[in-house]
Order: sequence, then C-alpha cells, then structure tokens
Amino acid sequence: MTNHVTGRVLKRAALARCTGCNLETTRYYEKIGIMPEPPRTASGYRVYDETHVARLRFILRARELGFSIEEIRGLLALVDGGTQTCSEVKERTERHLAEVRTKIADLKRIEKVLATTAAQCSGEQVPECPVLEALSG
Amino acid sequence: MTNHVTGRVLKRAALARCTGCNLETTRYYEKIGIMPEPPRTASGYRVYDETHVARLRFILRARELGFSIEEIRGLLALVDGGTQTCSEVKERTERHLAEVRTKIADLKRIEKVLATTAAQCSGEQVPECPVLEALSG
DNA sequence: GGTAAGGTCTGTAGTGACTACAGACTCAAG
DNA sequence: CTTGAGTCTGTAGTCACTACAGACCTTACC
Repeated sequence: MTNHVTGRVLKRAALARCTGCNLETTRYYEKIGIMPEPPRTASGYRVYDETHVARLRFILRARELGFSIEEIRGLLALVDGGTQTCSEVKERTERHLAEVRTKIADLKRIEKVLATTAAQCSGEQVPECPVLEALSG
Repeated sequence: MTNHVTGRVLKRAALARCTGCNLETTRYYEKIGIMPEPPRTASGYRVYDETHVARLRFILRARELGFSIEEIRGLLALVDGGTQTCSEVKERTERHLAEVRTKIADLKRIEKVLATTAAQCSGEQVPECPVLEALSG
C-alpha cells in the first residue's frame, strides 16, 4: 500500500483503537452519513487519515456529552459549511444544556423518592414493604 | 357482556386512559410477561379489572423511577412470590439508587462542560468557535 | 512457495422499550 | 342497516449501536 498522503494511514482497527471507538461503530457512522466514505486500497480496505480521526473524535465527544446523532449531524453541517456561525452553535449548545438540566432535575426527584422509601425500610420481614407501597401508590 | 366480577370492568382503551399508559404498551407488557393475560369476552376482547390497573400502575411508576423492565420483573416476582422479603426489595432499591446517583454525577459533569464552553462563546462571527473547539479537543 | 492466523469486507439480525400501522373483525348508536 | 369507533393479530419501525456469518485479503513464519 503506497502512502502518498503525508502522515500515517490507518485501517479500521487502528482508527477504532486510537479513538476508543468500537470497531463496528465506525462503519455505522459511515453508513448513516456522519463520517465520510474513506478512500480504499486496491483490495477494498478502508484507509483513514488524521482528518478522519479528528472528525470521529468530535462525534464521540459530542455523543459523550449527550448530543443525539441528529444534533451532531447539525453541528457537523455548520462545521462543513465553512462559515462557522458561532451564534448558531451557541444556541444549539444552550438548547442542549437546557435538556441536560431537565434530565438532572428529573433524576434528582427520582433519587429523593428512592432514598426516602429505602430509608423507611427496616429490612425486616414486614407484611407491607414501604418501597412497594410507594411504587403502588 | 356480563359483569360477574365485583366492580367495573375495562377494555384496552379504558385501561390505557385510566393509567395514562399508551394503548399499545399494555399489549407489549402482556407479550413480555409482566402483565398477566386477562380474560376475554366471547369475541376475544381483553377484559381488565382493578388488579390489572394496580399492577400496570406499579409497572409505570417503577419505569418512571428508572427501573428497567428486567428489574421490574424481579420486583414483581418478589410481590407475586407472596413472602415479600423486604430486605431484598430494599437491597434492589439501593442498588438502583446508586445507579441513579452515578447518572446524575455524569450529567452534572456534562452540564459543566456545556455551560462553560457556551459562556465563552460571544455569539459573534469568530473563526474558531469555543464550543466546537471543546468538542474537537 | 505453503499455510495458518488474524484483519477486513459485506449484509443482516439482535438489543431495549416501546410505538405505529395494516387489514380483519366486532360492537353500539342512529 | 349502515357508519364509525374500538379491538384483534402480526409485523415493521425507532435509536444508537453491537454482533455475527461467511467470504476475501494480508502478513508472518517455515
């Protein structure tokens, strides 16, 4: 395999290893169109370079932060569009931030219910368990 | 339809309405075996009573509190088993509580990243958006 | 040059927890 | 008697992957 691109070249397993991404997921991202189709060797093997690594890292980080694939698609479109309208990115981030905060609030409410009911529970063999009561009510 | 059970009798839509459950979900819960198969009318319509309502409410509440279907299956087995070993229920609740707390911690970390990067963003047309930077890094 | 191990290719099926739909049947009201 | 709403069944779609089968290619070692 001639390396006519400057810098090192990676195959699928190497890309996965160096980003921490699951092997199959790289192909999935290509299929759904958020990763570009990479060039291939004569025998059909995918060949990645640093730009692919950067893009995949971007996607993985955004997923980690709870952005959905569709949100990421939108973010990437802004990046690819050339003119990075910062205000748009900011707006989307804040929208997503609001969602995250809602989720935290919901979970805290759940935490409270679970903690108080579990605390009421003696652990002894009683006919009516307060946790089950709380769930039934 | 003769109502030989004491109390009112419900069909699928009524059960869904009075529990707030989606119509199709009741059938799904039956299929996966966490709701019992209800008796049927001569023409094959499902007929529910108060015990079904109570069980469905239990399931929905537990789902709301973030228990997975498999966790609920376990909880229901304890209920159905007759001897409600309260210590077991307590233990499972606490295990679940720990999971919820982990999720909250994760989301808070995410919230922090999103909030600080969004704050760094002026919203003006700058070449490098700090949010995208944060995602790329 | 031969062969064995391991990487890569494709398409497809499975996950969890639903949700939605198509096409047939039944029921109640007017 | 007709019309519209409710119910029945099985199956397909959702999201974001993950896993597998069976074929092909590459590399290392002898």
